[in-house]
Amino acid sequence: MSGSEGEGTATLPAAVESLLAWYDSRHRDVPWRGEESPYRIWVAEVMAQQTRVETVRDYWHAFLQRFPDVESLAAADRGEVLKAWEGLGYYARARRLHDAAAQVVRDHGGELPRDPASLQELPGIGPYTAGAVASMAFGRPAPAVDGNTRRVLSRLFDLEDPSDSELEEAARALLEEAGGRPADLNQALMDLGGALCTPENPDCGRCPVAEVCMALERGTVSERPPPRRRPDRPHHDVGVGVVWDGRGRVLISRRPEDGMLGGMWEFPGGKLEDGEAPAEAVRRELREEMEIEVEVGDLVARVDHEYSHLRVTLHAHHARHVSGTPRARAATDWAWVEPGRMEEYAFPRASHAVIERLLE
DNA sequence: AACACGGGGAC
DNA sequence: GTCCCAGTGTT
Repeated sequence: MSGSEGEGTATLPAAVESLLAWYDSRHRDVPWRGEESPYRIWVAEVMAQQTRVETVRDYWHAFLQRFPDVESLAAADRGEVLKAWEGLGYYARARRLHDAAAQVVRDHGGELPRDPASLQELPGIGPYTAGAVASMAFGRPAPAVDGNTRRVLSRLFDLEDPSDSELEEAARALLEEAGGRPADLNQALMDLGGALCTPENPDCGRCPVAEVCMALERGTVSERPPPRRRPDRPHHDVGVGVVWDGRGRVLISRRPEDGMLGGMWEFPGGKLEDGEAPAEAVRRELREEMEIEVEVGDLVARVDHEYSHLRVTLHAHHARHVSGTPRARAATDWAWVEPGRMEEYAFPRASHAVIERLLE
């Protein structure tokens, strides 16, 4: 923490008290508030990584309907799990959750570990999720510093560019004053960041800790935390084939487990080379990646899609299968599928625009 | 410390 | 258009 620590420390009990009182007075909250099942809390927190709570809500209910306990998740096929995650993004989370469930069943008798350090050994559980689960499911006074809490603490203590350990230390200082309510304090900090202590135009007038906020006192609220610059996103043109087998079925392929959209299904294809037309790329890629010859036809759809670190324009073309049995080279699997049955497979968002056009 | 990793909502 | 969200894992 910064220089005037004495002042901040002296006001900690008051800050925690008004924070908890403010939290108690609120009605809106996360769907899994009051949830007692560690498994259900765990699933919610993994889904909520880099994802808005409102987006998580429906996925969470549906996922738990499909996989009601850690045993059913551990026993599921990877494809089923990805299907339940379809559209949520960051699909590595689903794979790690699935792997971690198997680990919990195998190594922990089906019970989640109760301490943050052990939780963090499970795939997909980092410092934040470990603290969130430990506090919410097991009542441990563990810090859970997410993006909201990071902003709140940066302002409350006027921290210029705090490291992870500085933030954790600040959170621990507050937790020490929270008595038996570590989970409520963690949630209060996150809720405050989401509701009032927002990145732009924070509503300090209604903030329960405005009187002890050091950034507000010093006029540095708008500078805390410092904005992080995003690198420019490169743009790629990608040609993909909607390859028909002559019997009303289309070829789809499954991406490698690791990396972008890992384990998801897609229409086979690849990036355009310099000066190459989309149709040409489709023919070349299907020859290189699937070892089949196709005759490329009309455009099905052109889809612009933005990812966090790149932008893609998908050129999807009809194609007729001419010869060769598909062989998965870059892919891990492939299948001929009737368009009406594609909903059984998990596709990334960009592919759905193509599928919809196909179903028209 | 920097980067890869989805998708969407708010402005 | 930009920002960033109840972050994690890899290099």
